[in-house]
This record gives sequence, C-alpha cells and structure tokens, in this order.
Amino acid sequence: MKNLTKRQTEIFNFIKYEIENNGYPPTRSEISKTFGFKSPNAAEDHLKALKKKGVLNLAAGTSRGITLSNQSSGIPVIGLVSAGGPILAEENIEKTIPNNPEILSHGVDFYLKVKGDSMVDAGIFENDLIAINKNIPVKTGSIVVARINDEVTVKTLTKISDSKVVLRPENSSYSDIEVNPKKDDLVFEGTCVGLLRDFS
Amino acid sequence: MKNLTKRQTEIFNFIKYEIENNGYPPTRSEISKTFGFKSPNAAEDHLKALKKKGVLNLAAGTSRGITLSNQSSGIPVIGLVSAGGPILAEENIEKTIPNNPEILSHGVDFYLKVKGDSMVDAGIFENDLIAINKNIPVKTGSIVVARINDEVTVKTLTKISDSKVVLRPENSSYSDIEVNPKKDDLVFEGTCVGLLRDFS
DNA sequence: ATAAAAACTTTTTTTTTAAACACTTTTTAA
DNA sequence: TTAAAAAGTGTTTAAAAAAAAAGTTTTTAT
Repeated sequence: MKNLTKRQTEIFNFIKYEIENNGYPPTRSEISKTFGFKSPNAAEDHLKALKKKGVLNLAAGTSRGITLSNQSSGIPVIGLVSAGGPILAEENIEKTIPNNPEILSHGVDFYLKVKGDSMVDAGIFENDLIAINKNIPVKTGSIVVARINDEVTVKTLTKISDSKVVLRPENSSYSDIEVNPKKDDLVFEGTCVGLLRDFS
Repeated sequence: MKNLTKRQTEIFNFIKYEIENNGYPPTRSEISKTFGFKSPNAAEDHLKALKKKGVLNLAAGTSRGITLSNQSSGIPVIGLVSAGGPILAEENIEKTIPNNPEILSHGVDFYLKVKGDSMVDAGIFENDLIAINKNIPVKTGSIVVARINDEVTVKTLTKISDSKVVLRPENSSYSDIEVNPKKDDLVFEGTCVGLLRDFS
C-alpha cells in the first residue's frame, strides 16, 4: 500500500466508515457533500487516485461500486516479529482479517499469533490470535504485549514501577520475568483485549 | 423476524451473499437477473415484502440502499438453552454478532456462551463464545456440543458407537460422561470450530 | 368459497450516478 | 526549474437504478 496523502486518508476513512456503518459505499456526490466539494468530479479524482494506490477498487459502471482492497479493509495479523522496526511493519503482517467491531468491546489494532505455551493457564494457547489494543494504558493484572530488548512476549503484568517491571507467565513451569526499564529496553506494544482460536 | 417464504429466503440469502462478497448490496435488476425475473419489479415486490417482515431496510431514493437488519446480518449467540425446543429457538438467542467469514476456516452456524469450567484444560473458559458448525459430522477427538436428555454440554467426544458414547471434560476434576444412546436422549448439536474471548 | 398474500410480467417515469472533458491553482519531487 | 501530482471547479451526458401503476396467476389461510 503506497502512502496516502492527508486528504486521501480522510476520504478513504470516510468511505470505510460509510461501508461499516451504512452497509454500502458512498457515491461521488455523497463524498463531495461530506467534504464540501463543489463538484462531484473532485471525488471522482480522489477515487481514481486511491485506486491507483491500490487501497480500493472501482467497479466500472456500477453505482456505489467501491470495494476496499484486502490490505485496507482488515486488521493485520502479526506472526513472527523481525528485530528492529516497529511491530506493525509491513514485513511482520502475515495477513489481514476483517474488522469486526462488535465481537470485542475494545478496539483492536492488530492480532498477534501466539508462540509457545507460557500462557496456557490463562487459556491462551499456541497459534491463538490475541487481539491487541495499542492505546489502552497498561496496568497490573492485564495481559500485555511487551518488547524486551527487541524480543516480543505476551505475559501478565504484575508489577510496574520506575525501576522494576514484573511480567508473569501463566504456566507454573515458567518463572516471572523481571525487567529494569532503566537498564533494559522495554516497550509495551499493547494490551490484550480478546482472543480468537480456529479449530482447523 | 417473521417467517419468510421459501422464495423470500432465497432472495434474502442472495442479498446477504452479495453484501458479504461484493461489499455492496445488489440492485433490483441484479436480483431479477439472478433469479430469472423478466421484470425488475418482481425484485421490488420481494424487497418490499422482506422489509415488511423486518429482515431488511430500504433507503428511499438510494441506489443499492439495502441494509440487513441486525437480527438478520449476524450469527446468533446462544446463552442459556431452555428445555424443550431447538437450540436455535428465538428465546435462546442472546444477541447476534456480525458474520466474519475469514476469521474461522469453517462455517459458523452459531456461537454458544460457555458455562462452567469443565473445559479449561482445552483453553475454553467460562463466558468464552465457542463457534459451532452444525453440519460437520461429529468424530472422536472433536469438541462437540451435545444435548443429553435436554441438557446442553460441551465436551470432547472420545468414543462413539451404537451402544456407548463417551464425552470427556478437559478438566481433571471431572469424570467422563458415558451415555447409552439407546436409553438416553442424545443429540449432537454441532462441532466446535473456533473460539472468541472478550477481555472486558 | 373467498379474500388476501405471494409471485410474478409489462411498461413508464424520474432520479441517481458514473464518468468523461476542459480548466485552475497549489504542492511536491527530480 | 520545471514537470508531475494533488486538489480542486464547472459542466455535460449516458447509463444505471428506484419506484410507481396496472395487470395475471397461483398459493395459502380463514
């Protein structure tokens, strides 16, 4: 997905919003009306630009024939996280799955595919997808996604202070992880707000 | 939701399919074309009937302005199952959640809200929603929803024969349930194909 | 037995919508 | 610096789509 301009992002988000809330995409004039364009051709041009950038498709000769491309319409699923860059970097995205606002009570920024068995006592198994919200402030008792010296891990946060952070695996075979944020590089990537499992 | 006729159900399912697959609802002529109607007014009449029965809404003067009503667009979530009638009876439906074809690899007919802790070792906790497919033939090793003498239970099926069915709780505190299908009333309501958990 | 509902056909009209052409101004990148 | 991209205005046209009016035939309930 190429970079959208600020205006293009606004228009794209409006289209997405309309599809999710109305159940069908807007017309050129509805877009124009919303953004105050005096001509529906402004919307037409934007749609062409958005199509060119690959974030949506236009069905020719079809009213409201706007469809969001896969990459755009869903929530990314993160598999293995490569060292270095941000967790949501393109190369970490395994696939995307459709946005489903009503399943979970909190917003979901991404799904993380669980590796290992360190959280089985919390009912989180290998290959489960855990739904992560990036913006909820982490707090003790929450299951969080943390990155310690560039390694991503899912644990229960049991203590947090300036000099000491304790992350607890929910599996008696493992011990607590103690981190000193002053010495180690600790980043909280988000809070776990849900879980999806596919019995395939 | 009033009862739809056979034809109305066909039309309704087509509309639902189109929305899920195209991203926007069909027009009157697209419906007519699909069903071989020689006139778009046949579709118009059907839409009016479906609206009257409350399964969809029509935005006046709006192309493709068909929206499915809440009850119709989602997958039912079953809470407590009242004795007697079928599991999908109206009174058992707690709410509906949007259909999300890509999350789970198998089709989902309904979600069942889990009661109790008999399946914790399989990572199925109280209040989890398990996704059930009614049509997959039950087989040993699968987690199934069974109804024994009108009581609904979720267990792993470990043995199945004409005279003996064994259902195993995934929790060492519980013992296997042995049922003789010739003596007891045993119905398999479906196979568990997925799980949703909301950390709220 | 009979009225209402269901399931269409045929036709017409108006409105909505996509989409093209011609043009201006401002940003952005090479 | 200069060409392309971005972000519009303004106008037109053809096609797509909603929606009504008027009718036929077959089911389905009462």
